[in-house]
Amino acid sequence: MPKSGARLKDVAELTGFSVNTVSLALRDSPRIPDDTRDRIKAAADQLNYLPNQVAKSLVSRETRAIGLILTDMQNPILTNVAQSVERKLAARGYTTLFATSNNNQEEEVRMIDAFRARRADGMLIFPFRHGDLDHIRRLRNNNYPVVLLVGDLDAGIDAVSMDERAGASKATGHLLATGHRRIALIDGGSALGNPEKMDGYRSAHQAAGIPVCDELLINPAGHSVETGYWAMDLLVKSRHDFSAVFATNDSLALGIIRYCKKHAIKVPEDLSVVGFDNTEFGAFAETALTTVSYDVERITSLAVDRVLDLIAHKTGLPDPRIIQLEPDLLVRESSAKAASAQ
Amino acid sequence: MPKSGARLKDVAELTGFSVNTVSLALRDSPRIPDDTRDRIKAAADQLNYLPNQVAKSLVSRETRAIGLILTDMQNPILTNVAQSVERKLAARGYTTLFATSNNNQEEEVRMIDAFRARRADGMLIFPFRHGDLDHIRRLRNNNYPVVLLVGDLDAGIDAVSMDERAGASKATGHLLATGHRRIALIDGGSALGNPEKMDGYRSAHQAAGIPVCDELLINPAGHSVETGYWAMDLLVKSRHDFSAVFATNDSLALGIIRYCKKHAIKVPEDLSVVGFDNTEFGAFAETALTTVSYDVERITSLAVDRVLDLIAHKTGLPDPRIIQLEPDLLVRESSAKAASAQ
DNA sequence: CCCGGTTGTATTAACGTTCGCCCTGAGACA
DNA sequence: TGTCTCAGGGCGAACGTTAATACAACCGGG
Repeated sequence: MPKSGARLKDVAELTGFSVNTVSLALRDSPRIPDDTRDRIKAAADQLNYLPNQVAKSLVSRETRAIGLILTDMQNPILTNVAQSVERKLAARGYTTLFATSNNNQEEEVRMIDAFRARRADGMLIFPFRHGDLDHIRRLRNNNYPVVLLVGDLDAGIDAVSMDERAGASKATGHLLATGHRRIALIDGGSALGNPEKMDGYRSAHQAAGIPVCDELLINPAGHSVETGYWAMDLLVKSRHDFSAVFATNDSLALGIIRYCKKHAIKVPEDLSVVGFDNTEFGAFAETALTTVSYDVERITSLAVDRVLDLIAHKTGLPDPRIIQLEPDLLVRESSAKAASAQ
Repeated sequence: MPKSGARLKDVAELTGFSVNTVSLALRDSPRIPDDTRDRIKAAADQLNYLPNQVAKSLVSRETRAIGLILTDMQNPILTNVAQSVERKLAARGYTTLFATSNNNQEEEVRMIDAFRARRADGMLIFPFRHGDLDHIRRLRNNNYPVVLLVGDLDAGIDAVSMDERAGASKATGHLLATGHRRIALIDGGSALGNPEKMDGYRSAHQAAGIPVCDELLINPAGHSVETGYWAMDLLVKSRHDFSAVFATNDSLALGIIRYCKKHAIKVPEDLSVVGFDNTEFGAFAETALTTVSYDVERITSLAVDRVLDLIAHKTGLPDPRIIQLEPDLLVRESSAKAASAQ
């Protein structure tokens, strides 16, 4: 801490009151007469006094800080969530501590411990592996307020999220309904233990009575636009037939469209492309992206409310509540009827 | 703080040693014999002890936390910077406190105070108004380590940034050199007191001996893709002639291209578009964007080094150092020779 | 056998706040 | 005059840690 600035003690010495009186005055205690309060406040201003939140936290045993753990900040939807969370927390007087696990389980654990050491009052987490939550459950069992931002219905941990399974199912269903029969899936999640979107993809096929072809399941080497581009390259070079691609986020989908442009594949005439998350870059892409909505405002609003609510429960956490929001399919320009169905 | 977990005292009681011995042992003091140390560490593990960083900060007078203030998290280049800063700081044992000013001077001041109250050891700031830095200079004069992420050569504050003026000049110069004579500028910065890019635009014109037409200067209502779209709408409806547009960030440029697509303006045949920042979304856009580079890695690396360096100066800050990196122009598909010059 | 130096551990005070309780003086009231 | 009440304010402890110092036991050397 740089030259720590003025302390209560300094204000006390300047005004001649005791530290205690100064503290009370600055917090507008009714026990302090108006003119005393005004004199003290004037002195505090003069010294540019700012209460030391560290000392305050030590005695009050709360930091008014919430940890937010993201898997990655390249994904615009995550940064939108981060911004929204930060603003909502700031409005309630909380600071956001923020870390990225960089899609790495060990980092995630390390970050959680770092926040715990800093005594963050609670945490909001995008877990890296949705199915591997023991470390987080342990937190909760220790009475630590945690809210996940992906839903695992039986993890026993509070969560607020979009229903990714339903969203993927809707997206796939849309393609099937428009006559596509061989739909590639570009999904980095399932290999990492996050099967929700692939589940939705499969269930839509099943509901339509159409088999899934495993050779159309591609695992990109990441979640970025560029990895989408190269995943498409892989897919095309595998020489399997397909008329549509469902990518599990908008960035991947945009990379796919870029690939198509470079290789003279027309979207949507030759190939339909569907993304996920409804980012601005997809909505205003040259070929506007068909995608699945992500309700940033509602998610963050519910999640922030929930974690603050958990914090307010001084004596033991209530039973976990899992909220899954139903996403909408947004049909735009990147998908169309299959040629064979026209 | 949720049920605060085990304290030094608890470990002490469990092992029979004093609090002080436990503290020493856990920090591997040479004064503690090996078997004592091991017994104490085992007990600490058993209790799931984690040192209370709040108490530690109070006595050590350092928090090992750095505040990062962004203007806005929708801009991918800022989130890239944020991620990079966070990772570099984490590697050095620092936590990132993070806030967005949401392009609002009052918020910026509020956030700075919040970080100051939390005794962040230093701050990295993207100031909202590059020319209005009194509140930040005051910090520095108070011996607070601050590094700006935009460069103001004579603010008297440390800074690391791209040379935006030079970048804008290169971009404009490229358009002029390829025969464009009426180049629109879509720039939200100059109206807010950040004139660097417009300065570069003007100086390139001057160097080429070509006058700037004020009717081609458009102020978009933000920095997003959508605001780029609507700024273009405004520009087109103004019915002035132009053959190129320089937008001050990639998002705006992408919005412009979307507009063109929808209104049958061919890019680059009918219109050249140049962006700024070199985001992935521009690089892999359907029409790959000509843009100006932003060296995230170098900027964050220099900025983090610098702020840590300032923190290490216990006795007074050294003279400010301003580093401006020279950006490169990346010519891609969205710009081409002016039709009249072909 | 005493002295000085190790070695291992304990005691105490700080860091800047807040909280609970106590003290003092003045006026009200019997 | 003595007692009570209340307003205004002070004192000391606590939060969990670290740093400085103190102490106690042991050891070897003269």
